[in-house]
Amino acid sequence: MPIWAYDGAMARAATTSDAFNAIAEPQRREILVLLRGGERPVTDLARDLGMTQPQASKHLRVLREVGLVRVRGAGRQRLYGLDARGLRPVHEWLGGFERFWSGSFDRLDEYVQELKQAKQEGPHDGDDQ
Amino acid sequence: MPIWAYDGAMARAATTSDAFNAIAEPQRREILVLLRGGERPVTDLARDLGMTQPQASKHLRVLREVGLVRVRGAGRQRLYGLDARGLRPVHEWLGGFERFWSGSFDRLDEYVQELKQAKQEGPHDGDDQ
DNA sequence: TTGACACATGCCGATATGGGCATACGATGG
DNA sequence: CCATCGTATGCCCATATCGGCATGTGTCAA
Repeated sequence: MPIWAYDGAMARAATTSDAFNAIAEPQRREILVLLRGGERPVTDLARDLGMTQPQASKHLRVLREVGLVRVRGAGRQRLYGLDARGLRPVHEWLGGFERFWSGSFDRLDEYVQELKQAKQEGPHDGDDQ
Repeated sequence: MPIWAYDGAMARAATTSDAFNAIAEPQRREILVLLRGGERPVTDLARDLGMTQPQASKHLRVLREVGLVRVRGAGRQRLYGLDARGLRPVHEWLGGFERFWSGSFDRLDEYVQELKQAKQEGPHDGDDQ
């Protein structure tokens, strides 16, 4: 069966599919944080994060595939550097929820009601709870 | 062998472990977005997102376990509401990278160098590339 | 050229995911 | 009390993940 014709059970979205998935991994996040301090070779990162070199390489591969990291060959080393541009959309998506956590949670519903009223929009349904 | 004594190969972090993992799922993100418009019952969400009811329930379960969503029984319906507080830490973590995407990427390294110089920090290694 | 060093990759194993489907559960209405 | 609606769960499957380990690849030094 050709894989491309198969639309049945798919497991989980690939971790390399997007930044959201890439940063879901704690170790990968730590790598990104470290990289904020400048380019570093694989072994360096592995040591600092207490993981094996292959592990570091694999995580870096993922980060590279989603474009959060770039590589630069420096002699026999491979310097990994941060490319945070891919994090921006994620940050912005989360920003869309900012007003929902800045207000008191208990009054969230009221707030939503206010919004609805103010914008006079409620296109998709007629439910009036 | 007792499972609890096993520290060998562990697959991936549970999707219910934290908000980072919870929002890694596109459908789950869509649910959160919808919920921004106010409380909604499961079936409603499922219909709007074009997924089956069990699926919606499962995703909502995950979101509930990480505290991004709360439930309220309303008659024989279960109204799901957004609780975005858990998104705040994520947003803040990403905020730590803001300055890395606002500047020109090509000058990122220089920028990092400036930072290093300015803060006079470079404690962990002696590599001087 | 050979050896050493820095990484990348391949393979195996255990896990948990997400989808489909059937069904159990809980509350309401008749 | 029973039928029904609205949800939650359980089970099966295929997948891909992440960890460990061994090994392949590329670069520099002697």
